[in-house]
Amino acid sequence: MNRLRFAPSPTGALHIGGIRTALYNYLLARKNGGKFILRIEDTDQTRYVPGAEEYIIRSLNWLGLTPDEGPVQGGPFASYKQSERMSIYRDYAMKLVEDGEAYYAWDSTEDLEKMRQRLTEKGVPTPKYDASVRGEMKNSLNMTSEALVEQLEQEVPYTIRLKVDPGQSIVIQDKIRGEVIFDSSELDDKVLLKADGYPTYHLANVVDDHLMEITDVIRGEEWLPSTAHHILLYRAFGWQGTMPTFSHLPLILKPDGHGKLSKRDGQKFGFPVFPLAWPSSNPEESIDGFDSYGFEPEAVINFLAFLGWNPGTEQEIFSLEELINVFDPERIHKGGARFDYDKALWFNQQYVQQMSFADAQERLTHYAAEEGYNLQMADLESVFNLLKPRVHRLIEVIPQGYYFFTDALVYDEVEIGKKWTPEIGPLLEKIAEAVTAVEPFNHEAAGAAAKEIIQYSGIKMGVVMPLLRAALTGTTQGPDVFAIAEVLGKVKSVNRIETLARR
RNA sequence: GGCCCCUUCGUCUAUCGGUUAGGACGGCAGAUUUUCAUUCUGUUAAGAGGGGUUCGAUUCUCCUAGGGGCUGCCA
Repeated sequence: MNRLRFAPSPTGALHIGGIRTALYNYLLARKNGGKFILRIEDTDQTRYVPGAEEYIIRSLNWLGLTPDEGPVQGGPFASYKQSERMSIYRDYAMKLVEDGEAYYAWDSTEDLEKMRQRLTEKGVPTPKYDASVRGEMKNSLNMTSEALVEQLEQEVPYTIRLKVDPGQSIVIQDKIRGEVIFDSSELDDKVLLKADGYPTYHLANVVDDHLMEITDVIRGEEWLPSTAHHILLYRAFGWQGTMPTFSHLPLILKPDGHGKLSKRDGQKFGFPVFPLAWPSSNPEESIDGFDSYGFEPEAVINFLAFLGWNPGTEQEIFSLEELINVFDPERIHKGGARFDYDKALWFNQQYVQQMSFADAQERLTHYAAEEGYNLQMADLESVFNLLKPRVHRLIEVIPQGYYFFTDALVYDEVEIGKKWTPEIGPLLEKIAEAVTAVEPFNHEAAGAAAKEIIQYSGIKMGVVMPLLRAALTGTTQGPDVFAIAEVLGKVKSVNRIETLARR
């Protein structure tokens, strides 16, 4: 049975790149009857953002990617928060030191700065803390055991660094990219344990993946370079026999193709990059999400699944269940994919068209209330059915059909002015009169009655119809005029026609 | 700069040596619609460049170019 984890850092809202990573992990776990695990990698005190962990959990739930094990569900390998596993990492780091695979270091930020500068001046292409310089630094490798004991007794905070032996080649078998080879001479002696006692990503991630019996690591491409370090760690611990497989996902790029999509791009390009909105007391810091834009979670999933992957058939609409069946990690693309908001809208439209009123009712009610509209004024189901084919997002139904929820029409004066002539007023009166006589009142009958009057008047259909529409809705575009009239009801329709006629 | 990854229509992608290089989004045109939207039909548009390998390369390989990632006591 395979075990996959999604391991975000609670440093803020999770953007869709992270969501896609979670999705692929989820899909592969479900496909093979395995487990999907959420692990919170909160090892950076300085970047911790309150509420971020809860946000991640809510986002996954909204999308239907509920973990089998995690901070909420618990599980056999709890805790699933790295900040609650501190002693574990320390113990493993110490084990590495004892085995000679790692060492203590007391270099200050300034020391490191100076070292890098010195190497740069010497023309070293990649200045780094490695075998070539560690002999000159303040670390336990350069101390007698007596000096080390003495240093340790002073309790000066230290880091623990991985001792990377140069000259070995490290082969990564990536499921997406094939063999990727690094030379350990290019690698630095990575910090494993920070001076504040927290582990770095590299240590915590490898230790937890091992302890939690993770079988497959699916993560973003930004991790590919450091995978070499991770493999060295597996070797140092003697865990190479149970090392997980690695799959490094292509990145999601900005719409203009320059760089990976970042959190601020939503603001910049005018579309959501987060699953859920992140409200803030300061409106300028509030950010929108696919939810607040009115997207269906199923559509977001579907869209994201296709960013860098496809089933090889021409079917594009897949439920989460269907994706589980058809998902094949071997079909993941290698190149980065640009975020295309139009395509996202199209996916969402497909889902909206499939919605029943029962699916939509609660949210429509909510949207209408937010706009301050009176839901008693119209039959919401009729409004939904009338407007559904015209929208990409459910949230558009309310503003598009605003005239069903208020009598305060906003007239499109420009268009009305263009068509208006003195004969129009009396004609509208006549139409109102004819429509009043229609019984039962429905769009066919009302339409027939009105059209008869118009034809008899000799005024062009193309002039009267837009004005009739304006009378009912204020606007000159929208669904069939008489279909609107039917939903509005006879009394209100007649009233509105007379109102415009007598202006 | 160094290391690594990537490269098919504007965008997402199919093709696993032989195809009129297919689909979707977008765009354009037409039909439907009294309007707008929807829907339908049609259409537009691609293998970065150059060497190899091969009877034959989009497909394998090399070089170049371009893009991206990493290069922190961040993840």
